[in-house]
Formats: sequence, structure tokens, C-alpha cells
Amino acid sequence: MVKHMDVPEETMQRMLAYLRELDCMWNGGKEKFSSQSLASALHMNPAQIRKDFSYFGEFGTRGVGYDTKQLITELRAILNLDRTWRLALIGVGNIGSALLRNPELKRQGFQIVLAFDKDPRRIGKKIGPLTVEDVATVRKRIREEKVRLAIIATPVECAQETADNLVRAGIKGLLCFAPCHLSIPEGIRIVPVDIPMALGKLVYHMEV
Amino acid sequence: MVKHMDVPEETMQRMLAYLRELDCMWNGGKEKFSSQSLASALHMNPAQIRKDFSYFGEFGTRGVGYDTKQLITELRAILNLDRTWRLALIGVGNIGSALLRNPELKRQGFQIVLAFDKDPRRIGKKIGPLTVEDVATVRKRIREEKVRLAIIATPVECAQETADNLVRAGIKGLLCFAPCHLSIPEGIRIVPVDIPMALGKLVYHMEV
DNA sequence: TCGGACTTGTGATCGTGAACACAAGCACAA
DNA sequence: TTGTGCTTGTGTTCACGATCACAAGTCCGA
Repeated sequence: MVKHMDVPEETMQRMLAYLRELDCMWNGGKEKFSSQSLASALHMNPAQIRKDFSYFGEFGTRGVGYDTKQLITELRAILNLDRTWRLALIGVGNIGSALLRNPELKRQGFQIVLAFDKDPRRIGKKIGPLTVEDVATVRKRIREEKVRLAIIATPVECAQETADNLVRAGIKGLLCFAPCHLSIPEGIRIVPVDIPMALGKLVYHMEV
Repeated sequence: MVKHMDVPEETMQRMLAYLRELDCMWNGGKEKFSSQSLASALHMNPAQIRKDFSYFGEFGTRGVGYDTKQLITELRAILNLDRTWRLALIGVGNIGSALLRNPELKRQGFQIVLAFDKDPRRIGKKIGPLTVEDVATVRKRIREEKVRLAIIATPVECAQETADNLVRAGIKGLLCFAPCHLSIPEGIRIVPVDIPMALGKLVYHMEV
């Protein structure tokens, strides 16, 4: 399958949105769809959707449209969402424990299998099926469990240190909730989830 | 001040990143900086930074650089971050209560002043200085308190309904944690914070 | 079998943001 | 005062993603 070669990052992000909307259509009983119908659901241009699909192959039938179930399968494969991903979580504070309790992640194929904290009062605590471990053992445990992705949910002050640790442990991808810029070696992917920044985007457009 | 006219959305988002990094530099004692030094801290092109600044005015001195404190003030004003924004929160589940307890938001000028839930077991509960109110009173209370921004932290199933409610209450901007597409009238700004999608972006780049 | 109404897939065009490169301006030393 | 070494601000160029528009293909009814 063609992948990562000439596919714009924007296309990939839209693919995630398409997959979500198709899941929704499928649950609503729609077995077929056209670029037109998907576009109007997402308020966008049908040509954009067809172009995006075309980076990866020909999935539709001219004059007819696309098969919902088939496209869901194709998109899952393209986006590497056709398997379960195991994650480590560092920082079991407010956001960290919210993530641990969130059933949505498991449903989408993301399973947190390790949880760490620095605070002795939290270490040893059981949250769901997991026991919070000492952050000092991160490196060892991540190697043992062969985990490749991690979520940083520590305070800003520890975020860079945590990231360095995780990189040394062999982590290949990071989801970071700490609202700060992290320095990461080439080849390691980092995706920020930055709530203050999201609020910033919101208020910029508010007339005062 | 020039604003919103021909300023690309990307520029505005980078401005938020610049502000954050400058805050950090200021705390580290740097009273002056150059586009070069800021660029290397954020791993980007210095010309990009100067161009971004130039959309809003001339803030530097040729041959010298920029004054950190002054730029922080300018950027805050440009981004509407030189005041406190009052927010309503709908949904006091895992993520909702994490937000309520997160001191970072207040520090950045975002104060949650109303919290709502549907679940009778949560209504009336006190979290910090706030009491969780019945979601049925959203419209009335938002009007009374003249709140213009809201955070949707409900399950996916209620998100669209909640959004419709908030729009009727006169809300002008929405931060949405529910991982789904919402239909919103023109003129209301919505910024999604989509955790499953962020994880999706991460795993796309992982070789399997 | 033919024609008309759809819908896809894609080369060509358009628009916009990023990067370049250089003139303008400042500081300081001789 | 003049020259050297910086750094900013910006017109121009470059690159790339979004949109358009149309050929190719499907379905269905007469």
C-alpha cells in the first residue's frame, strides 16, 4: 500500500475524521455513501475527499459510490488502527487518572498497560486493573513490556526530564499533555495535546 | 492594532507558541532575544518568526533584537490573553473534573465559573469553589453570569445536544473534548481537543 | 441497445503560506 | 567620522495543498 510517501499530513488528519464519521454512518445503518454525502456531513468539499482517498488507492465505484464497511476496513489499515496499541502513562494526576478511567481509548484500540508516578502517595495505588509504579523503574518496565508509545501527563516542570527518560527507554512516540515545548531527537514522533493553547486559539477570535 | 485581517491561522498558532517560550525565557532571566535564538529554541526558521511578528507591527530593533518583557506584553494583547476569561464547563466526569482541579488554566487566565452535569449523583457536589449545577439550568445560568465560552466534556452521545443548548444560551466559543464532529452555526467558533485523534496521528507514523 | 443521470478518479489551475535574500538600521571601536 | 558586524523587516520566489472541471465508468429504464 502507498503510504507516507507523498501523502500530506493534512490528508492523514482528514482520514481520521473520515473514519470517525463512517463509523457513525455505519452504526446509523448506511451501507453505502458518496463523496458528496460524506462531505456534507463534515461541511467540506467532495473533491477533497476523493483526492484524499486517491493517495491510497481506488476504493469506490464510478456512478455508485463507496461501500461503508469496506472503507472503514481500508481506512483502519491505512491509519494503523486495525490493531491494539499498548501505551505507558507517566503522571497519574488529574489528567492521567482521567485517561486511565476513560473507556473511549480502549474502544478505539489504545490500551494503557503501564502507569507511573513520582509521588510516593500514588505509587502502589490500584486504578482499574493497573497498579501505579515508581517512575524510577520506567526504563526497565518499558523494556520488559516492549511498549513503544507513551503519554506524558506530568506537570510542566518534569515534562522534559520525563521525555528524555522515555527516549532512553526506547519509546518511539509521545503524546504530551504538558503545555510546553519539548526537545526530542529526530525520529521520535511527538503529538502535543495542549489545552491552554486550544483555549488560546478560541479567544483569539473573540471580539473583546 | 492590525488583527484578523490577513493573518494566517498558522501564524496565530505560532504566536501562542512564541508567547509560551518567551515566558519561559523571561523566567530564565533572558531580557533580550533575537529571532535566531527563539527559532533555535523552537527548532524553526528565524525568518518565519520575523514574518509572523511583522503581521502585527515592528517590535524589534535592527542590529539588536527584541525586548523579552515588551514582546510578552505585545503578544498577550494580540492574542487577547491580557485578561481573564470566564468559562462554563458541561460534564463533570473524568476529564471535566480534571479540568476543574487543574491550576494551570487559572494561571493562564482561564477561569471556570460554572459547572454542570446531567447525573443527579453529581449535581450539588462541591468541587473546589464551585457547585455542580443541573444541566437543565444551563441556559438561564449562562445568561445570568454572562459567560461567553464553554467547555464540552460530556460523553459523545450528549455532545451535539449540549452544543445546541449552549448555542441557544448565547455562547460564542466552544472547546470540545468529545471525539466527534459537531454541527455549529456560522459565527460560533469551535476548537476540538480530540485525544483519540491525537493518538491516531501518533500511530500513523509508526512502522508496524 | 441506447440514452440520461449519477459518481468516481485525476490532470490542470489557483491560492496561500514558507523560505530566501537583501536593504535598512543599530552599536561599537578605531 | 567611518567601517565592521549584527539583526530586523519585507519584497520576491518557491512549494504545496485545495479546488476545479472533465473524462471514464456504472446503473437503470425505455
